[in-house]
Amino acid sequence: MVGRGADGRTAVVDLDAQGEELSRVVVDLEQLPQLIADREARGGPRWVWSDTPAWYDAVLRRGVRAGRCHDLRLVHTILQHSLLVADHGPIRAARAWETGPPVPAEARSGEATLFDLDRTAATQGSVPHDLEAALAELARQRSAIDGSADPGRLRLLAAAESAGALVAAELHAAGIPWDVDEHDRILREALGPRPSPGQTPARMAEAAAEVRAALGDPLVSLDSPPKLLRALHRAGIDVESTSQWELTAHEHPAIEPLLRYKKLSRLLTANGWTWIDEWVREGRYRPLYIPGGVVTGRWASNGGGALQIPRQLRPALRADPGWVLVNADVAQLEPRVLAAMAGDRAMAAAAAGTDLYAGIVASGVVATRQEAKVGVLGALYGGTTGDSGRIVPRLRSTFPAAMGLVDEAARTGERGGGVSTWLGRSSPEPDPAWIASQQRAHQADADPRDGERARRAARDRGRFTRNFVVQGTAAEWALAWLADLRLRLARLEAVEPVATGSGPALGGRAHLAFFLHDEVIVHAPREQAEAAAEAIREAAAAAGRLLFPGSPVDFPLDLQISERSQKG
DNA sequence: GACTAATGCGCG
DNA sequence: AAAGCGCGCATTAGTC
Repeated sequence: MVGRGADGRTAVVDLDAQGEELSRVVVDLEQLPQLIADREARGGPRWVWSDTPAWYDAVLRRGVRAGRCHDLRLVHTILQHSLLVADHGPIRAARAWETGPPVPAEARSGEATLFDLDRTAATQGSVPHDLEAALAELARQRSAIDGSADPGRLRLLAAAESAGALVAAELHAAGIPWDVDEHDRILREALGPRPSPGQTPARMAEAAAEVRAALGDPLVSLDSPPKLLRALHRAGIDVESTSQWELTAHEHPAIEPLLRYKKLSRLLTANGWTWIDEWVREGRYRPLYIPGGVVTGRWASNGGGALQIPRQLRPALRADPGWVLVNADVAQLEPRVLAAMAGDRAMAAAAAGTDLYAGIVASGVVATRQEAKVGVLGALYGGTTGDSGRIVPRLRSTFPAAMGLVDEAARTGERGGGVSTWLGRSSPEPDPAWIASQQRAHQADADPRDGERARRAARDRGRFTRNFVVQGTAAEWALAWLADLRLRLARLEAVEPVATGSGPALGGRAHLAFFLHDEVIVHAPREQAEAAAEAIREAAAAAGRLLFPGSPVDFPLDLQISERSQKG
């Protein structure tokens, strides 16, 4: 346990299995990295601390890594809602550990101040960092987990979530190796030369001129949806919105250049030259990763839209000289997770190859891969109309266990109930307005429109809980994958050349550089590329065994080794 | 000028 | 307005 002592110095306490204090040392904050390094060299404990970035960022900057941790803030959030916990009283009463909104990137990254815990503690959304508060919280969490319906699963979830926090801090420290020249080349090819500030790039201006000519409206703004919509109507194009999906359905000479303009405009505003100037420093893009930032347990991110890097820009992710990127993503993670959770033997059989959708076609239930995909997505998201509404019922008869699991999750959500992932992360309660709406609809004098509104709200929530159990369990699988992978990579030898941009703790050996729900990119010295690829594969297999021991479902990867990211 | 909401589109 | 889940971010429009 690491915490701030009453004297303001840093206390490091050894605890036994019951949480009793065995020994205590008190050091200045600046000595913590060395202390952690010494202990890690002798095997390393599980470091318990209030909040991983608050303690670990500065440790990483000194070139020291921690092997395992328990993040009190993240575990508190899980236990607060988990339906496996029998008595939420003590956890929920500890209001200081309720997490506020994530701290914006500007508040975290800019300042190089070491160990500025006061500033962190003063920031909204932070938790107590002092030792006594942390000891008390750890005791509450132990008791909540030990007394829960499934201590084993919650312990696994606490460990996986905490390992994710270490990975997130390390990803931020390492950054994504980013080739600014390649990014600029892609921009120039699409948009034309970089214009002076306030000017429109040439290709965009050309497209805009074509649109205005075709609409017979030389001044219309293409950047204001209401104005554009009125101009489209005046030109006889009958659309309800200016979204590309609706526009593509219409025939008019203005449509093609307008869609082209929108694409270019999006590229410029989201990931143009301004983005490069703001987010890339010394060959690295360093977004903030926020574990548990999504209710389902997926990560969120902050700073530059890290989880939405367009496929078009993937070639700008480029390894340092002498290094390579090992890019791996799981094929159809969510349906595989569903098959494993539900113990659906037919679906597991369909998943036996590398392409689950092809396996579904082979089972005979649908004719084409496209139908298999639409049907599976409809099953996961709750599609009821169109192709998906037609195909989902067929899947229901072929994969009864898998469909039964998501259908039951949907029914529970529609009733206002809660659902849980495989390891025990639970959905949030319905909000008071939702409950009030359901109650209003059940009153004797209810307006029929209230009834319809309430049914729609119930179905909406059903689709959310339906997806929650699968998306959330897939996120748990991914955490287990990351957790295992980072330890395997840490066991590789440190080598030359060092990737200097990746920081003192990571630059000497293969390290994670990017993570996106079901995909990882490892930045590796060329001679460790094969070892890193093997580590990624072994970690995926280990994650499957850890979550679903004995399950026939496997998790095959698409994996590539190259200097540039190949996605897309 | 500072704010929130709505729109639209990128990712899984 | 993707047919259906989860996000972040830039921009415009509307409000104070």
